[in-house]
Amino acid sequence: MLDHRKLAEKWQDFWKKNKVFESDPDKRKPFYIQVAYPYPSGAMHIGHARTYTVADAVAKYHRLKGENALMPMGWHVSGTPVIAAVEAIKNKDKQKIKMFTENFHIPKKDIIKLTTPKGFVNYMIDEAEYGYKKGFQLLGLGIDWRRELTTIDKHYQKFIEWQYKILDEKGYLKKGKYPVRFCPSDNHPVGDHDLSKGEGIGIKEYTLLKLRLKGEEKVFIVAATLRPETIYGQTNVWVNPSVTYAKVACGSEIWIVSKSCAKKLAYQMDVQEKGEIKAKDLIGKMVCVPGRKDELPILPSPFPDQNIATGIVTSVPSDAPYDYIALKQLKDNPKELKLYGLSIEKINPISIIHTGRFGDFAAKKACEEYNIDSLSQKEKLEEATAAVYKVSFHTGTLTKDCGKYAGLQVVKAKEAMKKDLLTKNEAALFYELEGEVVCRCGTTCLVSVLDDQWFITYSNKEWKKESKKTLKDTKIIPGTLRTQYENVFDWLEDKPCTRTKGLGTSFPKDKTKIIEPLSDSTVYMAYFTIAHFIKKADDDKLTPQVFDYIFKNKGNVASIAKHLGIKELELKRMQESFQYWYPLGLNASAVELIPNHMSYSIFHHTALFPKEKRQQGTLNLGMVLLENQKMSSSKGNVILINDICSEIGADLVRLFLMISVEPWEEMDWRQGEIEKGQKNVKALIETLYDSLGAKGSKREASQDKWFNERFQSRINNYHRAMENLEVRKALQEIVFEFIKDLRWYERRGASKGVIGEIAPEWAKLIAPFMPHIAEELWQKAGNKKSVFEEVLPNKKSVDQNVLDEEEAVRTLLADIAQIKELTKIERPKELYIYTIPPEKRKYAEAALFLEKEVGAKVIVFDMAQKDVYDPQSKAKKAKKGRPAIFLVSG
RNA sequence: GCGGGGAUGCCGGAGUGGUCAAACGGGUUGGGUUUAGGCCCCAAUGGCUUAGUGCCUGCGCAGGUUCGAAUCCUGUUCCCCGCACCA
Repeated sequence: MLDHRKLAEKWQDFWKKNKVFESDPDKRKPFYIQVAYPYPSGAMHIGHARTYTVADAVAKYHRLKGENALMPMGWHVSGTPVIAAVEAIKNKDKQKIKMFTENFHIPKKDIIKLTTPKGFVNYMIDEAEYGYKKGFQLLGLGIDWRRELTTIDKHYQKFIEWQYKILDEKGYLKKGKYPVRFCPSDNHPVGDHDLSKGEGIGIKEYTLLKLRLKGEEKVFIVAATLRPETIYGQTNVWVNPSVTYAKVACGSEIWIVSKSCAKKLAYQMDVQEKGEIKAKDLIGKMVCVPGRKDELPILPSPFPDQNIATGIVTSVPSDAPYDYIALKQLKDNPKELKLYGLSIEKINPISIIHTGRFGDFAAKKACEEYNIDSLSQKEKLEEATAAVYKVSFHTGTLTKDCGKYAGLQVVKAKEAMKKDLLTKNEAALFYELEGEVVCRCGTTCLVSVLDDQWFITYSNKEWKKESKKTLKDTKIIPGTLRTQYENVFDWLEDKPCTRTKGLGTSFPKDKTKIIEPLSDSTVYMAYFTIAHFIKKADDDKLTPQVFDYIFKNKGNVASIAKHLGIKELELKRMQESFQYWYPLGLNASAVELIPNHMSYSIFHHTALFPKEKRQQGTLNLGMVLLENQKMSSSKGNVILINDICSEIGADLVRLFLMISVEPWEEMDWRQGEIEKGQKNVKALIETLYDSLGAKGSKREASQDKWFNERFQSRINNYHRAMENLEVRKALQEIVFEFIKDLRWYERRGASKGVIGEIAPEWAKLIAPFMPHIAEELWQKAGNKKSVFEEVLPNKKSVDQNVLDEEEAVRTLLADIAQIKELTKIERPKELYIYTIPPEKRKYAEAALFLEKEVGAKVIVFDMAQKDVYDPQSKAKKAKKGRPAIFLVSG
């Protein structure tokens, strides 16, 4: 038995010594594949492994097709996770330390090495037994390690700075406001990992309508709405009579909002609290409404919640169920009306939106449908509100009473009206969390608006248009995902690209900020083409001119080389290297990265490089489930690469990661099935391995011809599948299908020599997937060079007749079995076969085999013969490819 | 809510207008081999029918297009992924 583990080590050493996977420009066609470099903060499991293994197999396949394949690897350490982990370890966070020692198998004595960011990063990359680098090596990935880098290497950072300089020159960077979740106690934005409660809770945007109090120049009642498109339907304003509101100064204006709103507002704009005012003092007063001539009264209702938005609601009884019911309830309450001296019988809903299902007075209709007649039916009111919103947002159009917006669809009117109100300074934006969010420090979070946030303007029309062109020329694998890419490209807006903390490159236009992690990993593939050369240069001297020369062929080589202090030849070599390897052949990453990393890559390549130097394809990989469950290292349901490799060997791990579903599909790793699958594959390999010595002794029986032809047809199918990266299909051909062929061949009487001839060819085919076994078979067959310096057997036409003849024997056998079953003849004594004349030869040839299989004496006639023994007149049933059969019981 | 993908036998999954629905893997049942077990090999695995045949049913649900639909269209239910600063 072959020891798969020893095999792996042996050949990995061989490859390293012989630099098999170090790729330099030469005469061959280049194939450059890049997999998104990993964030090395934990142990590597089969889910991570899949992405890299598939990419590796694709690279190796191209190499074996005679191309020059390149797969470099680096480490993405930008962002906050390293810092957070280091902090936690320094603070002796027991849970975190336990995670590192138990789940990631880091020896306790090494924990001390994880207490600085640099130490953490270095340890995780180079020392961690269960880390990615070790995992890549265990799996036998063909990585060109000379090009290794991390995203905090000085040289790399210079490249990022160059990239941002170009983006800036193109006008693709802009500064602006941006709402973020914020912890007031830490005085810092919070991400999901900073929270103890409220992960994934988003930010809602309210439009604040500034309604000037009649008789006052600068005092505004500030009502909040999620539906700015309904302003033409306003009939009044609601305040909660039991509440005391706050007065805040906003510039020269005084705004009236709830007290809790005043506090939140301070994080979003420049305001100061300036006293308070009782709701009772507002009720009955009139406000002036932007865009309208008439004035509206302030009315009391118990429903406005002072903890939501401004605590003041603008009333649109035509389209808001709450407002409709509140108005109805107030009308039916003469006591309350008398108390404030109000007369409101003239106030009625104004039709402003034609909705589909709910007609022109959606709130009324909805309240009837949901049986609502009181503000106390809160749940139903929420339901009705949601239903009305859904219907009117998608199907509604504004009525003729909506001024210049009349006839517009709600979808469009909403944004237009909001924008107009904001430009006229009649409204402001206010952000509120969708639910409760609590920071790890225990403080309740709120929304803050940053005003020095930098953005990459993916909304830029020209850039978007050009990027869409690039996308059109990019091969998307699988093709079904193209629509998703197209939608993402349409939907991409300006993306905040700076952060206040974390590892990474400083943002050139504001050195106090760090470039956000996803934004420093967009075109690094280009950098890899020169990474090993540029390491030799002094990082201080890596000015933008250097990169302009390498990537854009700008400037004077001699003077740039002199400035850099390297030979002109070396600098030229970098440029040639980029020219040779680019465009990027395939960018590979997980499917869920399509909305960011994969799309950004296309945008940035478009911004930086000319059409012919962008990227040719994307490979989008599906996720891995374990026994139909999401893997989670903290919950312990993971399979770590080290464990599974030492259990079944790297080659089998690789095989099972690729043979069960296509790369882009979701994969379910089932330990039970894998254990069972192993034995067949191992047996196949043993058979091939054993036959190697018998190589050379040829035999030409019909089954031998069949086996050879069959193998060739497997090769053809394999190539056909691999052309579309249907890795699973290709593997099924040369593994499971091939096993089946081999079984039949053995049943039929196999020649070891024939198998021995095929084995080295098979080794080449399997090499991309099971490289160690392949190399073992290949070199055991007497070859001295690596199998990866070979070229795969080609497609060739197969002799269909040979295949058909064997198929006929198979069918015959099945027919006999069926007849045996039906006639209950368990042990037939004689088997007569009547063929049509031209087919007698092939059945006669198989007679010995049939005798062995059926256990009866076999007599083959051709039906036209004179001396046919045919007591039951079966012979006349003989057809082409289907001889007649007569069984005689024993 | 928005965008993308999906629903096929006991299970995982092939199959994208007809010629074969269920390849391939697994499970179950029966048989062979074996001292026995395992490995291995063979067969069966929706229903009826038959000396190796033929038919019916069937691809989430309901309609439609077509001579013909798992496949195309419409509606519907359910499931999965992503939704932005998070790597």
